[in-house]
Amino acid sequence: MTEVVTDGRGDTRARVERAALELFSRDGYEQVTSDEVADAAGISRRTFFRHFPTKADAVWGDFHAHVVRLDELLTAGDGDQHVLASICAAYVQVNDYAEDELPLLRQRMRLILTEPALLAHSQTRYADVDRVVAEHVARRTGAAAGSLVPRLVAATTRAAATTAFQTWLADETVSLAVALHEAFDELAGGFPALEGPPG
Amino acid sequence: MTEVVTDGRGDTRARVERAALELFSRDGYEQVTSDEVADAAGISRRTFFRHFPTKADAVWGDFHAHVVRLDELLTAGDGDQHVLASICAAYVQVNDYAEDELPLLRQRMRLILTEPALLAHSQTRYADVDRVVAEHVARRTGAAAGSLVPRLVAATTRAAATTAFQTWLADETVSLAVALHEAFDELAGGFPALEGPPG
DNA sequence: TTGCCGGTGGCACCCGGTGCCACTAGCGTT
DNA sequence: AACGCTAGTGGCACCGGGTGCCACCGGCAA
Repeated sequence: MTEVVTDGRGDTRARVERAALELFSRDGYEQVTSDEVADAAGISRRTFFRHFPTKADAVWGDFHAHVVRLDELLTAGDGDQHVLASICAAYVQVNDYAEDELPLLRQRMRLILTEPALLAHSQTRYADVDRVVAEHVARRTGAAAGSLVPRLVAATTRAAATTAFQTWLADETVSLAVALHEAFDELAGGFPALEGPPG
Repeated sequence: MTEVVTDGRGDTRARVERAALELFSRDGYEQVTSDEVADAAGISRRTFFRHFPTKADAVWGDFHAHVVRLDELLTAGDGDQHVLASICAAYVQVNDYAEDELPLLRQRMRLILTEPALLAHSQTRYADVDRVVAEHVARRTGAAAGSLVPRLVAATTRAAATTAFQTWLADETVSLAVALHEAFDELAGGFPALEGPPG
């Protein structure tokens, strides 16, 4: 059933991912079993877990490629730029999606930031991002990658990026790039918005 | 077996927690089954899951009380203080442990920050912290708690606190309070350490 | 045809977590 | 003493995520 005969061109992987995104968005992550996702994609449960190590990973697309690209952007970046600016620029470029990819991205990010289990899982994926950013800061400052400042910059910039994604999700009008810049500007400036907006 | 007759004074809950901490530290979180923890504490697996909703929760002690205390400290805090300073002070006070509690705290935090599954789970617990801090910032600034700045401040200060815990774990000589202040100072000052320590 | 190999499916199993029921220990009531 | 209530417990069966193992099928080279 579900016409497995179709396609052949598109990887099964992409098909599974779409099915997962659709079902999770419709019924909630916890309510959908891996069996159901596999069925919807026309494969067996066992095969599902060959393509994705975890039910949660079906949502993430090729995230590893993003991390690699972020790393490349950071190492190749302008050395005269402020460190935070270079990180912001890299985040913006990695998240520079074409217009027609945005709906998928929204669906993806809404799940990740909304579903508790996926939010928890995200920590696992973001650990790679933090490592890459911390190493960049370490190169730029001469500090050890495991010391306070590189770790701190990596952790806080990722927090800023995540927050930017949240506001982007909540407000359709702002672009992702703008949201990222707003967040990074606050961060780099020591949170000027906290200096009493009334007087 | 295992002399269940003993105690009666100490909650079983505390006994289970100690057993969990010990076994997880010794053999690794994933290697220890909930059955083994229950056995070591002299209770059944079923009862274990009545005391802790999750295997991971056995590590967290009475974390909810900490969140409540953080909330109280924030709402009762000095209104003239800089917002970031008030958050820093609250974090420091909540984490003001007696000398003899530090080994337990180290064990706890090392597990949480080291074991991938526990790190992922921590996101779930820290969500409460973020909410409390965001509401504090919202009160102080007049912004909506769901808007950019409160969210951003909550997320980045928590990232700073977590980073402080990491450096505290790695270096026995620095106190937790000092580590927290260092991290918050960098954050509040827009990362002065990034302004080229060489020249 | 033979042999190899990557992708697949089925099966049994482990483990975390839950619903249900039965049991016990207390404790106040009559 | 018998009753009933309640809190804490243990056992059991079940679900769902994840894995190891084996068997199968397809393509492809020798």
